Amino acid sequence: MATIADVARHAGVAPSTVSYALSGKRPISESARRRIDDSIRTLGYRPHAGARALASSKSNVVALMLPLRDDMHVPTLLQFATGVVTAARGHDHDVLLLTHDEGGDGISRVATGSMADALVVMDVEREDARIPVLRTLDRPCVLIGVAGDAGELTSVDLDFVAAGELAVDHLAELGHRHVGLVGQPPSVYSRRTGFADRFIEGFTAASQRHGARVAVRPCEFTYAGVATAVEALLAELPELTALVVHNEHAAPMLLETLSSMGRKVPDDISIVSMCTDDVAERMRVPLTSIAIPAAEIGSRAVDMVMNKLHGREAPGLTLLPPRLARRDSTAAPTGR
Amino acid sequence: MATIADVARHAGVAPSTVSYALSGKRPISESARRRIDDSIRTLGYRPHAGARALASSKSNVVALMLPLRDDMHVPTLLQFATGVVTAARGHDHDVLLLTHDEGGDGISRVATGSMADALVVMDVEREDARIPVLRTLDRPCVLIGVAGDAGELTSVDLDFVAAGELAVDHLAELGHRHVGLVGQPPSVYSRRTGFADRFIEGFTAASQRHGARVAVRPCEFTYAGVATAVEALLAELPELTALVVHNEHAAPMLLETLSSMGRKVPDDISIVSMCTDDVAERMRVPLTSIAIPAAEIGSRAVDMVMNKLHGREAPGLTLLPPRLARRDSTAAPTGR
DNA sequence: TTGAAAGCGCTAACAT
DNA sequence: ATGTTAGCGCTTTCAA
Repeated sequence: MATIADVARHAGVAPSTVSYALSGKRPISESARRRIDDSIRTLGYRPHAGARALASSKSNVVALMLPLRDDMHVPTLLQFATGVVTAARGHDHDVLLLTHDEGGDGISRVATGSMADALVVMDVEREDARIPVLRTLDRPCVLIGVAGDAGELTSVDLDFVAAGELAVDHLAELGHRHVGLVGQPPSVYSRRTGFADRFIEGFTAASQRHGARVAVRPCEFTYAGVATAVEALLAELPELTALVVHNEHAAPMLLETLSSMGRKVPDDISIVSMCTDDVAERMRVPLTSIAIPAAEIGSRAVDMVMNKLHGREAPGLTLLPPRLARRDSTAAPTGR
Repeated sequence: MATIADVARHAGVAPSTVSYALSGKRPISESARRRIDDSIRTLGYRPHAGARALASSKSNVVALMLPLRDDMHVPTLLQFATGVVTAARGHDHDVLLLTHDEGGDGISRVATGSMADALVVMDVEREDARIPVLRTLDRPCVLIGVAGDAGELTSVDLDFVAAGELAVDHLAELGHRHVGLVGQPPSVYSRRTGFADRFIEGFTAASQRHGARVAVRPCEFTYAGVATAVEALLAELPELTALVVHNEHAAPMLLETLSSMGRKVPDDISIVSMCTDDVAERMRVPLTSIAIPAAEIGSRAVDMVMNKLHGREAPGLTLLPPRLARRDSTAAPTGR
């Protein structure tokens, strides 16, 4: 393996000149630069990451801590990760993957051990044991999601309150006055991750504004769970003409359940679904949907953490606005 | 940040003694060890990863290169990743995440730059541009999947040939003689990733052995695609009584399609599905299935690459045996 | 059982 | 515009 000294010798310059040529931190003459580039190429030189980290106290690595729970929507999770990796590479950083269950220990191992010089942490809960750890760190971090007691920790997320409102606004504009919400599994609410509650908050607020009557039910990822939720909603709101689904797994099951109950979408029941566009488009009835811009959130998180790394100020909380894509599952309610 | 020198001073020993206490590479007196442990704790000392990598030429990092294509089954992908991360932590390694599209450059950056001292690469295709790169590396790597020209590169995978056979064996034992295969999307076959072809290979071989008549159709992840595939299979094999589905996304759609065609599962048509157990269990009719043991494959890959790292020999190709879980979607064909 | 000291390969003052 | 050099924090020989 060639070292910077080999390159310097080969190019007839000092090691520092090679270093500066690489970093661009000081001007290099055209001729020197050419010789250096050549030498690098012919020797197949790559800087040793560890040596570099030691000398510069920068690892050029950002740690990404992901939940690998089975009540999460995995494709969305991977979109976050993709956004993070892509943005990180754009900032010339690599990504170290940590799992949620490594907890605060994992975070401090990676941070204190100088493996990573910045952190992106997903799915932080209220009262999360990792928050105190994150606070004591000398390294910048950004949370994806809105932690209850995040204090001045920086975070990015979709504006789930606005998403809940947007769903109801759309339905209300179409004339719906009785709307049910098929929610996340109970475990998600009891974890108090926040996003699910925030969605309900927006949903409820908008309903009141529109004078619509609403009901809310959590929902498991099973046909039985979906059927139970739908029945409960109908029992509570017999005149229900629209459903909002905040549950990516349940959406296809919901469509099937409604069809087996003889309710047509959107003729009898309109549906607005929180899900990725490709899921919405693949459904038997393409769903009007609000997507979680997961890749964008991931890359924003990295941009923000890089800003902090470079001493620039980053906003405390960034909420991305939701966008609704109108498809075939929503229509005006038919007169009764 | 405390250094090893700080710890040594605080404990009244030489830095090297601290180092040896940490690595266990030479005996340390009980008293010294106790003092060192204390000092480490009170100073909150963590070895600097870069310094360690520089001095020892070991990064204690394994790179994981994942495909982030949208024709893959994402939950399965994440299970691979989880298996890799868990096993890596068990070997005291961290995981650096690379995406497929970084290609050979990404691999050599990470390897030649000494960021990672071992690599796990998923979803290598026949004629993959990364294989020559992998070959020239001084670092051990293990492929997940079976590359066509992998030569003496080490790889692990499910034995997809055996899986294809197992599916047919099960159906043949029940008495089925006319079996259709609903396959992966065409793009998967044209990429020649191998696993899909190997499944067909086993499927076909077993069918011949049992004297069963078969037909095969690729299948997109859409209702239209599923309907087309099913119709084509029925046209080719009018007496069809069983389907094998090698397509996790299509499985739920298939069930719905059959039901809308008035064909009952398993009374009219039996189904064996390649999919994770929780998907199989959540279906309206719980599916008899063969799971890809993704987490296990991931952790085996890491175990193997660690073996190589320690100079131990690793097998060229490891194929894990498939296991079939009998559920409610298969039964003997009803007499006609 | 322990210490002293020479690097590992790079960066960044400090010189010129 | 470029060279010299002193570390960065650790591991590991060599010596005791």
